[in-house]
Amino acid sequence: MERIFIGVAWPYANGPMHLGHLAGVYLPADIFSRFHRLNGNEVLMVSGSDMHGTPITVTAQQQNKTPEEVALHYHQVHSETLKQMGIEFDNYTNTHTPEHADVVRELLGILEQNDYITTKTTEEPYDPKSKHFLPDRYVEGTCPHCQYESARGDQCDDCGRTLDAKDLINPHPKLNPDTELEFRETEHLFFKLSNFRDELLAWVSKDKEHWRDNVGKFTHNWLQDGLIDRAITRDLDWGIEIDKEGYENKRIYVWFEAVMGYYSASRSWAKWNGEPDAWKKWWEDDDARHYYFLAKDNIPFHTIIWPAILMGCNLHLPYDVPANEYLLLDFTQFSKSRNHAVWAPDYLNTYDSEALRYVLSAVMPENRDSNFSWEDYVARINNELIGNLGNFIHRTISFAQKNFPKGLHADECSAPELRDKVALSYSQITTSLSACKFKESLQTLMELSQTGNIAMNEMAPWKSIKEDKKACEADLVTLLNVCRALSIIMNPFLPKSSQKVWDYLGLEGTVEEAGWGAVAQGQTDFKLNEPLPLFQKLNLEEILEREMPNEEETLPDLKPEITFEDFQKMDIRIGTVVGIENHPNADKLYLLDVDFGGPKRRIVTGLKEEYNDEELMGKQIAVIVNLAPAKFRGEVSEGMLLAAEDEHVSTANVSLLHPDKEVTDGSSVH
RNA sequence: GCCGGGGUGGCUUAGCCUGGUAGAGCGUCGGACUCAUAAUCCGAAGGUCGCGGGUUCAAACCCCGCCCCCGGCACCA
Repeated sequence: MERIFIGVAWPYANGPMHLGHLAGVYLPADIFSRFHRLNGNEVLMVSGSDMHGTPITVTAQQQNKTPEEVALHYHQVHSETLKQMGIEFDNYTNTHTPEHADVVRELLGILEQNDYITTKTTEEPYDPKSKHFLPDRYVEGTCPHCQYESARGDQCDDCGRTLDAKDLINPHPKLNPDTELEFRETEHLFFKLSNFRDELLAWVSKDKEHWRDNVGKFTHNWLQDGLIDRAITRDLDWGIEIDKEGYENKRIYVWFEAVMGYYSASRSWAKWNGEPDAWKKWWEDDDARHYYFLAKDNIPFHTIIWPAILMGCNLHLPYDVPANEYLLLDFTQFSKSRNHAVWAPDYLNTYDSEALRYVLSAVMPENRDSNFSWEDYVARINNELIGNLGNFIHRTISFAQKNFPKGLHADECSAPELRDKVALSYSQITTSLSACKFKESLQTLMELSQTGNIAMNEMAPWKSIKEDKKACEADLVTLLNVCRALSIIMNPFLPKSSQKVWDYLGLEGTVEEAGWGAVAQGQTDFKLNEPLPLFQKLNLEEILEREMPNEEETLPDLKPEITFEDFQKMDIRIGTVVGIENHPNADKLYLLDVDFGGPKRRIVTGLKEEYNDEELMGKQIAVIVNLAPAKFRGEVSEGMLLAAEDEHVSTANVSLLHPDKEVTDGSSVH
């Protein structure tokens, strides 16, 4: 028996999950945990909703709610999605619980004791009007190096130097430019991440052959670049409070606190189950193996930051971090702002969770980005899940049940080669599932089912039933044993269907009770129940009609209404492009000279990927000419040209506004 | 420009670390069967493995150079 801890990345409670989250993170974790549980190993699988952080406060403001309301709402949504998908945790909690907060403060205390925490007092920009400390990038002022007037607090766009907001001459809040900016002293806690560099390097370099390539490379690169100590507190209201004098108005930074959820969730699981020490079996037993399931954007948090914290607290380090790449939707990334997504709650309102589990397992982005499309979804359900697997099970059980309603018996297996195939598939899948190779496991499963179909065609029980009923019965028992094996093997992928098959086969109890090892045992007797088809055929046209129109009731991201006076402030003119240069210091930027009927303006613009010189030269375009000049990597832009951006396509999506008929240069637009 | 990933039959892809006749599924074409959700099974056509060079008896795989695509960053206000 092994002890397996499974930590699953915490979904952010700021919007529903989409299919990419399920395919890349939650489904593989669930398959893995079901496999190990079935195999008799002791599994603890935890996750929860990540409730803190600035984006949630922004959403709350927009919706006129409190951050807590927003976070709790999406926590509910996530919980429901996971439940409907059949993804089972020992503890699915969230980071806004007293238990989590206590554990975070406890770990912080340990790190402090071990001298991994420092304080640093700095003078930070403070906006007296909004009564908030400001992030550096929300501060503007004059660059001390090049005198550029609109340098940001973190970096000067003109000379490219990184800055501190304090260096700026005449700094002011970007959002309240008329307000005088103050610098107030504020103290923050820092985690000495840099202390762990050598230890981390040693750790990731030793016995990590089982890690996926991309995970190892990513991590090594990060470590090569060096680690900096990072602030773990911020001046904010929403988040975990710090038990320390002077920190009443500060909260713990999410990046530091959310990963601790793996540990706190383990402890609260034990507590809520009435066995307060049960978590220790996973966290204090050296032989326990810790797996973390997540997507590639989360790698550094789980291979560097979290391990550093764990080292600092003397806790168990990860054994494997099988991070996935991204699942794309029609070859483009899922995007919340563009509403380019299939949202899990929407999907589950209309379609079957098991069908989705199958398809997402088949296209899981294990080694590279992979693609989801409705066409592929329908094809895989109809051809593979139903045509191959569902059909084999259904034709076998229904034929046997109809012809032998009182039961079947055979003393020995009528086709040893088929029994051997079962054994081989079983051992292959055991190996590949242990190694987190889920796609491969599913393929082997489907091969076995196909082998069943082939065998049944050769045995042709519909013939032998008329000629040699005894032989027919023996063949059917052999085939039913393949179904029985499939029922067990498919359990991690399709738990609900797995149990249905088990029941149709008239077997006792549950698949979970029988266990993974039960595949090896054949049965000589079956008393079947009348089966129903396991999955429903889908119609592509219907689905496309429902899923593709994607029409919005209202314009998405509609900005607040403005008055006509507001509009009149803009001076938009038509001009002709008379000169084009490449920006000397930026790949994507052009320097355009635009003629407005005599006067010329220099415009810096990022059209390089959309238009070449020839297409632009001589073209009439619309330009806002009274926009305050701005510098882009050292070049002044005296206006902004107007262009449409098509957010529904991935490439070549910018289109210049161009007058329908030729007009005199300098004509105004209203 | 920098960092990472990728480019394999019409489509989706496995293989690449650990060189040795390029596999699968879908689609297409022909056939068989009829227990099964017009399901299944057999057979066929279809690939200069992005381009060029190198190492090797042998390269999809290792090395060098280049091209293209995706993502992140610099940043496109």
